[in-house]
Amino acid sequence: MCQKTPYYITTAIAYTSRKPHIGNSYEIVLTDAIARYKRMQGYDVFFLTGTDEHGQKIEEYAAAAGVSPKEYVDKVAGQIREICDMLNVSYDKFIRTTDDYHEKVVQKIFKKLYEQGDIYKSEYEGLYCTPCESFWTEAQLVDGKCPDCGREVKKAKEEAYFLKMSKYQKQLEELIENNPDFIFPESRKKEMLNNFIKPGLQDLCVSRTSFKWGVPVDFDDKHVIYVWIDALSNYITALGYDPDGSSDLYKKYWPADVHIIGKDILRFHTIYWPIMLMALGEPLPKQVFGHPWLLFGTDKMSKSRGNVIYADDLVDLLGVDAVRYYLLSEMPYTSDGSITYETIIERYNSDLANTLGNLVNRTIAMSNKYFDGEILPGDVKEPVDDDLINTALTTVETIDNLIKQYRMSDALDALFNLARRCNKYIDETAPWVLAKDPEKKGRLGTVLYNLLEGIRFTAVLLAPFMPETSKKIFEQLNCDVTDYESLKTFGGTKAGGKVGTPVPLFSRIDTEKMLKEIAEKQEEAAKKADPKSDREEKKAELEGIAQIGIEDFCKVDLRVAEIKACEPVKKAKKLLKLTLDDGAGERTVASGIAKFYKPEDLIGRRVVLVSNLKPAKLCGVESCGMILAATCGEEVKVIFVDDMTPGSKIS
RNA sequence: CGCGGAGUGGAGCAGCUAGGUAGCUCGUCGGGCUCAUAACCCGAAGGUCGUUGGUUCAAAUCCAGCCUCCGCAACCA
Repeated sequence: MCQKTPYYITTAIAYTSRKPHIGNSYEIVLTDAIARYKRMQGYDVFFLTGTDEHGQKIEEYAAAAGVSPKEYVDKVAGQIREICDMLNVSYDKFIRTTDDYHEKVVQKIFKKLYEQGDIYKSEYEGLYCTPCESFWTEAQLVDGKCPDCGREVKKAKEEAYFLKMSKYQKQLEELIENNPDFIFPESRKKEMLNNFIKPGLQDLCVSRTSFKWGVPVDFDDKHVIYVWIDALSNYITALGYDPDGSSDLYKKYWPADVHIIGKDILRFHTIYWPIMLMALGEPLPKQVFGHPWLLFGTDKMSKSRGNVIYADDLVDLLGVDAVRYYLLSEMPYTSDGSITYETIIERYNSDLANTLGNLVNRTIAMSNKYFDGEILPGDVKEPVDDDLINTALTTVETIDNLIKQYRMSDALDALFNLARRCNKYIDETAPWVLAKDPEKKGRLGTVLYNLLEGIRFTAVLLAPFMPETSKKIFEQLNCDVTDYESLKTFGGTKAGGKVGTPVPLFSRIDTEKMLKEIAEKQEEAAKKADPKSDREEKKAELEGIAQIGIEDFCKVDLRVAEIKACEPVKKAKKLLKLTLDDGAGERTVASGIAKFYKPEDLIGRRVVLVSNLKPAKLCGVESCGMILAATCGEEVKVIFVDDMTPGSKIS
């Protein structure tokens, strides 16, 4: 091989609104393992990761923290990068969307698309909904009204740029159907095709005037470029793409072999991104892999629940490789995975300490004990050896097949299966029995040789997943034959050398003790950090809200109303259809509280009604007004006023 | 009837495309071994494979209906 095959792999860029939790870190470890594996196989890998740093939310967070947006993102981007480094992520480049070169090329891309007519300025009348701060195209309107709020859309006083999607719809549909592997896994492909592409693509709003923290449109500086053109193009700007002539790096690595992303942004990577590239006339990525999420138990991780686990805390507790192992092995292929401290410790003990750690330890210990560390040649063979040798050789292939499909968890399972096979081999051959018979010295040497070689196979294959552990094993083996090519034959271990001294790779954890420690730490952390940061968040939220005058408030007519009847709305998961007595008569209101209340619990209760809200149609139900409820964390709680008379005005 | 996925011993999963002894990891119980981190190896208990019906000599596997859960979409006045 004179020239290595290029392989370009990327993660999504992380949003710099706050420090990422362990679920967010999963993606980068997954990608790192693939990148390392490909490198080991001899590919010329370029691995890109980075941060997405623009947008209104960051502008708001920064204002609340009393710093500039740039200062704010510098801090969070630093934290994100620290976590990457701590997790031993072998990225070749870390891009930030606030990088100078990125911003410049994004502007050029925007301009190019505008000049060739793929981006157009929208100035129609009646298509802007002021309360929602959103633009809509003709096709998106419902009965001529805002599809979001049902209110009249007004004559556009603000303008925005749109990307023409419909033009490329057919081309995209063909791409996806003719390249069955483009969207991975399969089920996601159907979601994209059926939910978005086939019903018809809407043009995409690609600029904003409502905030400033973004890449300015250079020929129209009222506008900043809205997230997608800015964020997605990182994959090409990082390599040196330029509409006026790209770098050699770009020519070498683009198109990407795979974009590894979360399932939540699949839509942007499989629809908007290919269309952008089609418009630019650039080749398309070969594959997009939408991975599932890591949940805490069965809940989504969230700060308000107090169930956030951060990568650095786990690393402090268990070490980098244990965290990497857990992320890669526990994560299922399509459905969401779950993380709990109990399962982490359980897997740590049974897989890392018992199966792998103990195997290495006992083998190295025996080598030292029986031969003073010397490695004898493996030339006194017996039939019992064959199965071990076979397992080692086939594991290489098995893992290769699995990683091609990004089945990291299955690949690790296959690898630990090899370690288990080695443990079994020790029992089958009983080296301590051989050791008692001086005539069996040659056989004992072979048994240990086979074990050392089996462990060497394990260590080579382990390197992409757990690089530090792999290195430690090689140190104990005192072996420098670490290349992937050496796994073609069983026998890479050199006889004549000496192994190192046995050092436990992972000490067993006392589960109860550690769980107790964790619980104590969490309590402490909850006491210290939460109230303060919670308040800060709320403060930021409140400060972001514009003040109104009393005259604005008086426009809202609030009344006490009694719920006379209540039933679920067909076809809607969240809606309940309420029949209300507002003192003057009955009316129907649809409310998105089906998840939290059963119809029978609501009948007879009195609630606060916004009586003069314009009617809107929701899932086929004419809703006249709305009832008030508070959002408490993930829950929604209706405000009940049972001791008040229906029809009473509230002010 | 919006689109799609899934329901398998206590837990987490494989098997289903090309029907024919139900497999793996963890956990439980019993045994073995002593090189090793109370680790390792062997064995056992435990499943009418969501439910009903159909095709077939034979169904976890194919077909139809139903129930439940999940994802996407819609919708959250």
